[in-house]
Amino acid sequence: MVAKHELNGLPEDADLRRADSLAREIFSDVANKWAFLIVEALGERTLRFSELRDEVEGISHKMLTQNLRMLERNGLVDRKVHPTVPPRVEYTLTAPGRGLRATVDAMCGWTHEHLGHIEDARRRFDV
Amino acid sequence: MVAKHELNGLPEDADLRRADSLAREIFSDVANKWAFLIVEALGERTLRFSELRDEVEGISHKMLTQNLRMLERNGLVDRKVHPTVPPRVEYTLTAPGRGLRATVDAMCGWTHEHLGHIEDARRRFDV
DNA sequence: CTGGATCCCCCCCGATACTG
DNA sequence: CAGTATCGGGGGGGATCCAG
Repeated sequence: MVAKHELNGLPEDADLRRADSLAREIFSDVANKWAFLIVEALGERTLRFSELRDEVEGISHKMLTQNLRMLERNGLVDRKVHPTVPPRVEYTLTAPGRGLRATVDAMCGWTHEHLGHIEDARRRFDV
Repeated sequence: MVAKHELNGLPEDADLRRADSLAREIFSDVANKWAFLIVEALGERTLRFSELRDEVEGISHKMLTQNLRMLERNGLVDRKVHPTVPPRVEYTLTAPGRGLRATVDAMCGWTHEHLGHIEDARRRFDV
């Protein structure tokens, strides 16, 4: 690596800020409804494109491909193309993807755990 | 309604589907970047509106109020208004809100843990 | 079957201005 | 300081068609 000590200011600061902005960027990518539902649907399984579309209720063709590309780009899903006809493409979570899945699972658990509380709070709020 | 002879027409099914759609709805509400960042910023602390806006980098006035309303409506943050002049409004996570925070924390941890892997995957993907 | 591309509409979100 | 209202641009996201 190139020495960064020649720059003015503390080098660690720049690194930290860069890492943080990257983290923020990843967060923006991944913290969206469809990505979560896809990761959740994949779970431990390997699924084809069409299976995934059936599994994730209400997702459109476009959103599915878009999010799958995003997840693939970030190394969270593995995309395997079988050169057959008709084509067969299978998606699987990578190790980091399964890590993400754990946190999504936790959030799903949290949701179901607090369904009642939230429903009550809403009724109280919605005069 | 039509009788469904060969289908599983058990009454619990309707309840389950209702709970699921509610869960899905909550998920859609909460699984967004700004909500996460707000929850993360609050943590164990109580913050005023303006403090929160400073804390959550890049958030606009509008998005902050909007998401705070949403979180309040779902009973995840407590909104306390001090009738002084100028007004002082403080936001705090409720118990369920802190539960959510735990999962968001986990996700932050996951993000930082895999920064390197993701960065590499991206470089490989972005020809 | 998978995936890209195009059209198009709606709504998200930022900027600004105004109340209490 | 906190919150609401309004307007306008950009992009999210659906429907559809075409290619491999």
